[in-house]
Order: sequence, then structure tokens, then C-alpha cells
Amino acid sequence: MDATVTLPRSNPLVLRLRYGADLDAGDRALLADLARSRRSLEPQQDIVRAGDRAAGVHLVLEGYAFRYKLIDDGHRQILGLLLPGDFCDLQSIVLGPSDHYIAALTACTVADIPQERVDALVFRDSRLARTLWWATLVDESILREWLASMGQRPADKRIAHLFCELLLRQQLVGAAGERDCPLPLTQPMLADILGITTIHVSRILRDLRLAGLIRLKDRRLHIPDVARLRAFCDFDPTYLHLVRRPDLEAAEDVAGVGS
Amino acid sequence: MDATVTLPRSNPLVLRLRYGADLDAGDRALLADLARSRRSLEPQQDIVRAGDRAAGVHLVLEGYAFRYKLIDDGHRQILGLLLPGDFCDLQSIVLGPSDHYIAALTACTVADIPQERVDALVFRDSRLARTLWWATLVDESILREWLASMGQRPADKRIAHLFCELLLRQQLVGAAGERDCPLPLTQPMLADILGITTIHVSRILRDLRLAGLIRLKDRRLHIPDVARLRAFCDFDPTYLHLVRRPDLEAAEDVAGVGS
DNA sequence: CGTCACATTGATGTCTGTCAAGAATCGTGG
DNA sequence: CCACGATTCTTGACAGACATCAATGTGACG
Repeated sequence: MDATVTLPRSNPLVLRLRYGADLDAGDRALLADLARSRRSLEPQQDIVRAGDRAAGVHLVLEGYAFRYKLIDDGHRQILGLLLPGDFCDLQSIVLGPSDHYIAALTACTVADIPQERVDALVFRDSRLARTLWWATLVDESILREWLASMGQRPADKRIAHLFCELLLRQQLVGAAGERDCPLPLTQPMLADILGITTIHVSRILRDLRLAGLIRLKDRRLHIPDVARLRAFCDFDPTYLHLVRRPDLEAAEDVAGVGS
Repeated sequence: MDATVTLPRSNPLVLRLRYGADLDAGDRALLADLARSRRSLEPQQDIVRAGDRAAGVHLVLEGYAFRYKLIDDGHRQILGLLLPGDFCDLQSIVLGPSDHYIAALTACTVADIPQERVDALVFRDSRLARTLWWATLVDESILREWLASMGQRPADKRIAHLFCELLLRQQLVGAAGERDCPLPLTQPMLADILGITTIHVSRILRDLRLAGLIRLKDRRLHIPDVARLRAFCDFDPTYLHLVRRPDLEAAEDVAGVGS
């Protein structure tokens, strides 16, 4: 619960957005500047509440956060995990009040960014526009994968798939090793992510442990053989969109980016 | 399967995007112009294939389309339905090759729009930028609701919730009445949407019919008492973001929209 | 008229949920 | 340092939802 997620040396936002576009020093400076006003949050503290008028855009700098919805007054469905470098509610500048909740999972540092600043970046500078939009689209892509997982994968592979994703996403921001990463998720949280009960999470984790696929200790996840776990759950990282595409440069020219 | 979805009198794209921003005549003309090159598709014909280099952006003008993923070679998970006025792959101008498939569900008319044209609109004109981005963000919001539904609602309420959503989304583009709308989904399709088997879909539909909540005839869905069905499945349309927000105008001023 | 996909129903099995009860862990305060 | 409560985590017994297997009926279409 209080496992501290390592702070990457560089700005996690810049680390993440490398995959969105090739940013120059000026772009990076603009991005880094967004993270100036920092705020610390307790675990479980809400960052965004559904229906609230958006005061600004929030960015996770340290720790984990998560999105969730409440269904039928009592059931909570976790909709996604937010790691350092992820925007919580970039969409609010367009959509307005959020339709879901966002809360700190671990102790967190977040940046509060005034709407207008992001707004100006998004709708004036086309390369940054592309990059910030890219960030929301990757979110959407991850949601599609989670939905596919929920619908078609049995619970054990669903957990395994989630673990593969978390290892990789944390590696992106320098918060994980080759075969291990922080995993500050309690079993009740995992249950809400996977749409199953805590009790089942416990049993499945035991089975995965017995199969030698994972090891959990001190709120860290160890994966002895990443390839084996990936094969087990049919993990294909394409949906994270981590490859720079050669054809994007051409598209950027068309859009008239040439600084 | 071959039920023809009514063509709204006005351009469905313009009808849909009304909720994204207040567009002037010039904006509407630009949007309408996007839909000039039309193409007809057979049911089940793929519009976008995962991994393919994106040739352009696709827009549904008539009929239904759907997104899906294939898991473990054989299991298909439907990730969303695309109705007239919905972009299939607006995200491709930023993300590149799609990470999922998109196919026609009924006979469809789609517009093929060259990447560059959308690209120019998105990254040059800030009001249209906001509007097109809005469209993708609503997609994302619907995905979150589907995921929540999948994780926390039992199958019967999941179907009911889907039906409420479909009735409303079709009303938006003038393709539905007060209490009925086209429903060109076969039971195997519904099964893939809900993550259950065809057999179960059949039984659940029977139960809903016996409960007097729905009637299905000639590929149309009739909902005798919409309020009752909404109550049954806890349907709250907030996630569709159909309200214009007063504070957006202010934000638009900041972004320098005032044409 | 035969084929094929869709739709319906029954019998049975399995995954996951519910109920119940301990055990382990952790933060807090005495 | 220990005690305490509060979460977690774990395990068992049982029930229910949904899957699988099988069979039959229906309708569209060549």
C-alpha cells in the first residue's frame, strides 16, 4: 500500500512522450514546465471526481493512480492504471467534467496544470498537439485491450496479461528492472481491475506462483521468465504503440510542423 | 443482418459533432466535404485491419460497423459499435497502423478521407481540432463504460445497458424512434460484444422478453418502457457526453478560436 | 431442395461468486 | 515494546452463473 514507486531521474512525462513524437529541446522544455506545481497525495485520495467541474489537468509524476467507476452503488470497476508520466484527465479540456473517478493508488505526486496552458499547447502547436493527443489515444488503446481481455481471457491469463503490461509500462519510465517491477496493488484492487472477487485473485495468484510464472514479495512483482509469461497469456505489446513510425514525419510535414 | 439502417436526412457527421462544439456554417461545410467520396461495403467486410498501414481515415455514413480484436487465435472480442457519423480510425493520423480490426456489420456506406485532409483540419483549426478530438474521446468514454459493464454487471443487465445505449446513439443521428431502433446484431455478435456465449444470449433475450422489458422483431428493438429498462440496468447517459458545456466557450476563447 | 448460418432448448460440467472462518501483516497508540 | 484494530491474505464448503456438448428447428439463399 505504501510501497514507494521509484522516481525516474528524468521527467517521466518527457520519457513517456518520446514515443509520441520526436520532440526538440524547446518542446521538452515546454513539457517539463508543465510539471512545475507539484502536489502530494495520500493513497486512496481522489484526484478527480465524476461530475466535478474540472479545475485543471492532472499529471502523475510519482506513484500509481487509477481510474474507476461505481456501478449500482457499491461495485467498483477499475478502468485503468496511471503510471508516472501519464495524464489523468487530459480529456477534460475537451470533454469537461469527467465521467469517472481517478484516485491515488500509492502515495503520489501529481502536477496540477491550468486548463488554459494545455489548451494553448494542444491547439496551437501542431507537434505537441499530436503528442498530447497521442497520449490519450494510447490510453484508449489500452482500454480496448483490457476490454478484450475481460471478455475473452480466463481470469488467470487476465492477471498474467496485466502483469506483462505493468512491467513494460514501468520499464518505459525507468521504474522497473528487466524482470521485476513495483506492484503496489492489493488483491482487492486486482479484483476490481479484473472483475473477479478477492478470493479468486488469491487462488489464481497461488496457482501462478506454483506454476513458477510469477513471484510476489515486498509489493514487487518478479517474473522469472518474461517470455514464458508472455506466451502463457498471449501478450502482444503492439497495443501500447511504442514504435516510432517512419511515415509520421511525412504526415507532420503535411501538417506544416517544420518548426 | 441485412436490415438497412435509415439514412438520416442531414449529414450524420454534422449531426453527431453538434455535441462536440458549436460549429458555424464554414465548419459544417468543411465537415460535409469530408464525406464526398463514398464507398459501399458488404456485411462482415473489413474496413481496417490490425497492423495495416493506414491509407486514410474512414467515416461511417450509413449502416453499422464494429471494432474487434482476435485473442488466442479464434476468440473474437467486439470492442465497440460504430454508427453513422462515427469515425472508424480518426486515431490513425496520430497512432498509425491500427491495433484492432474494424468491419462492416450491416451493409455500410463509408467515406474514405485522405489522412492529410484530416491532419490539416485537426492541427490547424482549433475549433475543429477540439471537435474531432472530442469525437475520439467520446469513443474512449464509451469503452470505459463497456469495460465497467463487463466487469461489474451480470450479463442480462449488460445486454439491457447496451440496448439503452444503442437506442440513444441512434436517436442522435435521427435513425431511431422514441422507443424503437434498428438492431442488426445477430446473437453471435451480441455474444462477442458481451463476452458470453450465443446460447446464453438466447436465454437472456428470452428472459428479458418474458419480463416485458424488450421486444425484438424484424431486426428492430422495441423498448415498451424506456425508463423501466434504464432502471433495470442502471443506465446513466452521462458517459456519452451529450451536453454542451457553458464553460467551453471560455476555454475556446483562451485557445484563440474566435474566428 | 439442400446448404448454411442463426436461433432455441436440454443436460451437464466448470469457473467464479458467496458465505464463513482463520492467519498474517501493518499502522497506531498505550 | 506490546497490544490493538483494521486490512489484507488464505483456505474450505457450497451455490450460481455461464460454458460446453448435443440436438432440433428456422429462415435465407443459391
